[in-house]
Amino acid sequence: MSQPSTQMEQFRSWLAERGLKVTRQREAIAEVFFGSGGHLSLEELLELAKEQQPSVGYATVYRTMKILAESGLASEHKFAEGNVRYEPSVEGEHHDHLICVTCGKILEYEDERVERLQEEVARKHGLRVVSHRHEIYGECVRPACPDRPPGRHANGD
Amino acid sequence: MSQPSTQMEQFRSWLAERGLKVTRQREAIAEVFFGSGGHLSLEELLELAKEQQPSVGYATVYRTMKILAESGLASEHKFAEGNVRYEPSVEGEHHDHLICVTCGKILEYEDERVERLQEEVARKHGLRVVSHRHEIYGECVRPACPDRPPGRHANGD
DNA sequence: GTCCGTGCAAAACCTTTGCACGAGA
DNA sequence: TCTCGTGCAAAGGTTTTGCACGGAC
Repeated sequence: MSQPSTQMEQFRSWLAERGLKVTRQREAIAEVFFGSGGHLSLEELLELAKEQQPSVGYATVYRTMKILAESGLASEHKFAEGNVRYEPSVEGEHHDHLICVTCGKILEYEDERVERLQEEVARKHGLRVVSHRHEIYGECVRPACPDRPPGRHANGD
Repeated sequence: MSQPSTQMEQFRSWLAERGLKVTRQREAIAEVFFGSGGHLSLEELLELAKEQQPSVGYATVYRTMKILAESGLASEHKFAEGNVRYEPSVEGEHHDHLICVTCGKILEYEDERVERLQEEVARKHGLRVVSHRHEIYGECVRPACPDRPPGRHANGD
């Protein structure tokens, strides 16, 4: 129940239920997506997918990720840098992000107290919470997340 | 000491200190910016600035807002919708946002408890907080923020 | 007078879409 | 077979920049 293949099966089922087709491209893209740590941009997904299916094009990655998002198996997230990133999502689960400004690494966390506080804040302002976005940007202070240069671009500016 | 003109004076000083010029355009843009409630897009700022200085162009608004951001008098904020919005910022002050998904209105709030919690979360993960972004999206449940359709586009899709 | 600033328009960047061919069911 | 999916390339939308003229100091 915790194997990555389960997500693939869910994806295939979801496609089948809607009369959509399971293609090599969709499988390649979904596989690299579920197999990765998440938080990948379309470009990164394209690169990875190409390793399995060199013929994959950007548009297909784009459309497949939209489908995955629609199916609930992926969630889109627009970080401060700008472009959209995707991460696998599990029904009912939620997390926010902690981004290391030193190495660019994205961590996840979940804190119910923050969730509760924002409910309260929203109520105070006459709103009912629909969704939220909470990102903490920080600097690594431990060797656990060392001085690795940002891995977003392979070019050393 | 709490008049909007103070911000204008700060802006003029900041320009002068760096050998930059105080132009009609920069003044017009800064005035409408400080005079507004904030959270304006470049396009909105352009429209407002044009009322004072019809000759103002988009590029100048763009560049002036970059300058204001650099000076610390404005802060850029990229909400989920995509484009960048600017809001006046006061040194040392901080707030987060509450966005009404019904009418598009953007409210501000400040909650020290949330700030403290995120410090704690970051520490737990070995990071020192540099900045953060917290946006709560919600639906109006009070007449205070009524059923006005989104004012982002004047076209009614 | 000098240099910075401006406006226009084009470039850059990412996302989204149209179209004709190819593949899955 | 028949429809859906794909890849290419072009369109869209926003941000960013180059250039020649005009204005601030």
